Amino acid sequence: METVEKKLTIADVADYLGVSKTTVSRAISGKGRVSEETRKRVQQYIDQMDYKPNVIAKGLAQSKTFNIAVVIPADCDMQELPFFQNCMCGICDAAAKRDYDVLTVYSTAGDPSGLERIITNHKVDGVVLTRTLVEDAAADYLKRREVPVVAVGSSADTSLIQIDHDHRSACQELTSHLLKQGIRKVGMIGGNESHVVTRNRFGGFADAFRMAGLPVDMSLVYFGAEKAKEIEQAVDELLEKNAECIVCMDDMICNHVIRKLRETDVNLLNTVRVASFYGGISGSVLASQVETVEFDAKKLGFVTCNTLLDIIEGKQIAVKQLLPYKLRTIEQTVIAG
Amino acid sequence: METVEKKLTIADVADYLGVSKTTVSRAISGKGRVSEETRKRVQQYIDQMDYKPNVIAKGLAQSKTFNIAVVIPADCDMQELPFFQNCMCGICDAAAKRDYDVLTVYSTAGDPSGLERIITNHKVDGVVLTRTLVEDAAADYLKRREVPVVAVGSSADTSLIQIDHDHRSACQELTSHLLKQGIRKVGMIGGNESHVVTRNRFGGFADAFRMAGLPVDMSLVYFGAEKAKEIEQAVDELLEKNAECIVCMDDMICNHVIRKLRETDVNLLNTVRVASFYGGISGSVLASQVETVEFDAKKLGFVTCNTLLDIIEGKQIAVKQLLPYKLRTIEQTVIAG
DNA sequence: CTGAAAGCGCTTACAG
DNA sequence: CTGAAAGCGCTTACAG
Repeated sequence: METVEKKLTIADVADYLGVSKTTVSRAISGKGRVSEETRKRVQQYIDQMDYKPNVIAKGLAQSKTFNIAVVIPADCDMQELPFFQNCMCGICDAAAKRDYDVLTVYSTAGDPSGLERIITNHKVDGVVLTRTLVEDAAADYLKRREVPVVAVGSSADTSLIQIDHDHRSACQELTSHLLKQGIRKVGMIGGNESHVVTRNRFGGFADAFRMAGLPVDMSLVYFGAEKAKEIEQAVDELLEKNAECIVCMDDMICNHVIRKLRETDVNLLNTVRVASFYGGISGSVLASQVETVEFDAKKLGFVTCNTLLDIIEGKQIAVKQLLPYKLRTIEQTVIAG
Repeated sequence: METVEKKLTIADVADYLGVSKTTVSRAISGKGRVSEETRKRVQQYIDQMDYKPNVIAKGLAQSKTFNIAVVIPADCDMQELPFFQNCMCGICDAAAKRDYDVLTVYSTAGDPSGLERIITNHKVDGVVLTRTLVEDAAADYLKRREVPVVAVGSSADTSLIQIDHDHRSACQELTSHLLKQGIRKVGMIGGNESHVVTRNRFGGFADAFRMAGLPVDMSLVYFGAEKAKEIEQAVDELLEKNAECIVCMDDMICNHVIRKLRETDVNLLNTVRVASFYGGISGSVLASQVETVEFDAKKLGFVTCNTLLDIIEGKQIAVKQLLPYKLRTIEQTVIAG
């Protein structure tokens, strides 16, 4: 166990090997020609000495930081936490693999000041936005500053590079699966209708009916269910209308629906089927009777981060990417994508 | 709205004002003498031009990064998430106020490789550990590398600087409150007995009895309740022994206890009192019939971060700090600390 | 293939 | 109070 001596620098390495710093730098970075023999000598020595270049100095010379920022909403609620957490894990993984680090910024909707500090302080090379709003102050600011940005999820702002799961296909497959089993009275409860994700999911829901040659019964479709009251109300009405199944647009809605069904009648869960989207909550939370489409938030973060790094490093990338999902039916599991 | 020109540097400022970079640097940092007049001219110009020093360059010159790392357990479960999230928010707040940024590292118990990368890459000036284990590889590594560290929570490792809430006093007050109301058969369900926090809480529990001149009935005390099964088992036994109250050592235990009581008999919650520790879950989740001691995780993060920065900047600090808590009884709220 | 030198944008002894 | 110069640890034209 060595004691911590003063750090080795590139100059020390050069001195020891009797070459110039230039050569050592080139041998390490792989840029510029260096004889194979010299490269080996350098490599061997730095391995042996466990020399690590000072990334800060490297960054200064290249006007880079090898850091990215991730903006997390400070006001996200418990239901969403696992999603952001998993997403964050994926981002950190991807970053570490390419020797970047992740700087976390919490920000509330209206106030991009935390982000501004980081940008003006030259602390990062790019930013991933984990939640984009319709009028996104953060996104606008970054655009103006010409900072590379990638957003997680779907935003209406098409100028923003964004990565998301294929919610539309997912909802279509889930719904088709139900229709194939002869279920016809399919209810749906969704959140804010102006959210892009809500629209995409409903689009998939409608697609499934269209593909089956059936009409969508809009009287069984509820939007704007953002609070317990509204969801319970919707469930009550759906029960009255004898819905055979309720498709929930997110984890929170699903939890409320299940609770409401249980409270109304313990056996209801055996007669009314529930299907839902599952964003990251540990599986055990959802009842085993629920059919789900599962999204891998960690993977989403991973892909998002890699896309951002590609942009930073000047590689060309697609403006919009869709990730696969997993359909988990009650009888079996089908991988789709 | 200005377009993004090439960044202003200290040399530009010096040139424009007809002084040296040295002077500008001093005027900004406040170190070294500068005439009041010069200082004002500099200040005014950089305000007007919105000049921000390049923190990276400053860092290189001072061998600092103005970043800290926060290590978050990658394997934490849903119950703990709000705690870490709130803690993280507090840390970021405190850091931003002092112009530091926060770099997030996810790490699993055995594997400190993510942390090592960051340290060897010279990316941070210090580290806050949000969960310390008995044999903590991360803590050991940092100690060996002589990196400033502060831990959130109580660790058995007394050489580690740590910040925590005063769990012992909190549990004592909570328990005393119950005893004062004439309750005698007080059950307690706690997690892993080897955890310092569990011991502290039990210590407070016992303190309350001692202060009241009463004996602790150890047959009503359960440790090691880490899974649903064990907790339910404990509840069953406590009901059999006619416990009048159940003190839960954490949110997860409390949730299971409440669920179990409800399942056993819907009215049980009115006869058996439940008291618990509340670490960050949104209040509505816990039943209103539960007496709680509440801890402010965000504040904990805030204080922890400030302590770390004090260390980094060479200020002297206390090795162990205890933060206050809030006792929330069913009838009223008492601030304590 | 290799190196001397300038530069990234700041700080800080040292000498006025 | 102020400035010229060296330095933080790397990279990269430019010239051999």
